Amino acid sequence: MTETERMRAAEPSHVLADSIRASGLKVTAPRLAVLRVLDRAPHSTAERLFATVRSELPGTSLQAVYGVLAAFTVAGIARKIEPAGSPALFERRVGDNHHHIVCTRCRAVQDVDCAVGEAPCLTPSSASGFTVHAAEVTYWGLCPDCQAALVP
Amino acid sequence: MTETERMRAAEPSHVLADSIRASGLKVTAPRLAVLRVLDRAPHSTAERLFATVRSELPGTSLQAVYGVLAAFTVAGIARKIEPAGSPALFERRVGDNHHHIVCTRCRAVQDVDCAVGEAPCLTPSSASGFTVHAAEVTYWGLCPDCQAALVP
DNA sequence: TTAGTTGCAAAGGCTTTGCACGCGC
DNA sequence: GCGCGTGCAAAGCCTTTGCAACTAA
Repeated sequence: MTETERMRAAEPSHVLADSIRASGLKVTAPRLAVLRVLDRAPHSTAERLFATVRSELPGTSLQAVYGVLAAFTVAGIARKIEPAGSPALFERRVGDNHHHIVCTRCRAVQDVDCAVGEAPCLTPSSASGFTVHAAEVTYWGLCPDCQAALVP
Repeated sequence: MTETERMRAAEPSHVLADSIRASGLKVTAPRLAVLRVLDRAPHSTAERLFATVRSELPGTSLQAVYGVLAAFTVAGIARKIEPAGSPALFERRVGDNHHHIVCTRCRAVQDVDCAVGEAPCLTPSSASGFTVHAAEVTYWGLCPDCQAALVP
């Protein structure tokens, strides 16, 4: 996986603005700020994003962040992840169907490529009349740090 | 799959009691009631279980139901399902690794056998240092009723 | 202009917690 | 009798909602 891509500098504002505009949303300062922060820190909670956004744009409220995230999610430029037992996390949508692995101890989250080739999960062996539109896979385990911490 | 097993009459109390005892928990009236109701109505919310339990055992409190369910979950005789955006559901644990399909419209939940043979999900293509202990697959779609309701 | 957004405040749903009484073992 | 479970009440967390002021297009 391209480390360079991962370490890329933050996207310039006009690119972010274009993403927002392209999805049919108005470009506002809070939206730019949220998208920028989300770009730098994926898998963040609303509260966490709010903290950082507020430091860049002091007037912003937590509810505004929730509103922005909801709009992004509907518009398809962000994705909401809701691991059982944790507050919701958000990430910029990458289009690919990847899943997530959650550390049961520290709640760290990491992207995981789909185990099987395409969208394997989309064809459950027996859907008994249901129409399947999406499949979501969550892996549970221990991150490297917590593994180390538990074997002292 | 054995339809007969699925249509079996409710398990007699002493069998339920044995399940509870076998898992190292004390047998109490609320626990028996919750387990019995859970047996008859899987994929129920705490609130829903509470309603039915209360009708059989009027003194029971909602918090007690939550307590019982938490104990069952830890003891391994019940399983907690937390579909994003819905209250938690509970089911008696069947040991097999099956997953769930959730109707995005009416929130109905149904069991689905694992798409792949064994525990496919347990070997994500790249766990990057994580130790995977469990995998949870949630399918999203429309149940037969809601499909019909949307094509009038 | 005008529809879409934000700020502020408050409420809401679901779940957990604290403490005293009571019951299973 | 001992200790786990329960009832009751209250708080907690995360999130959504309502309404007025504002601003991007």
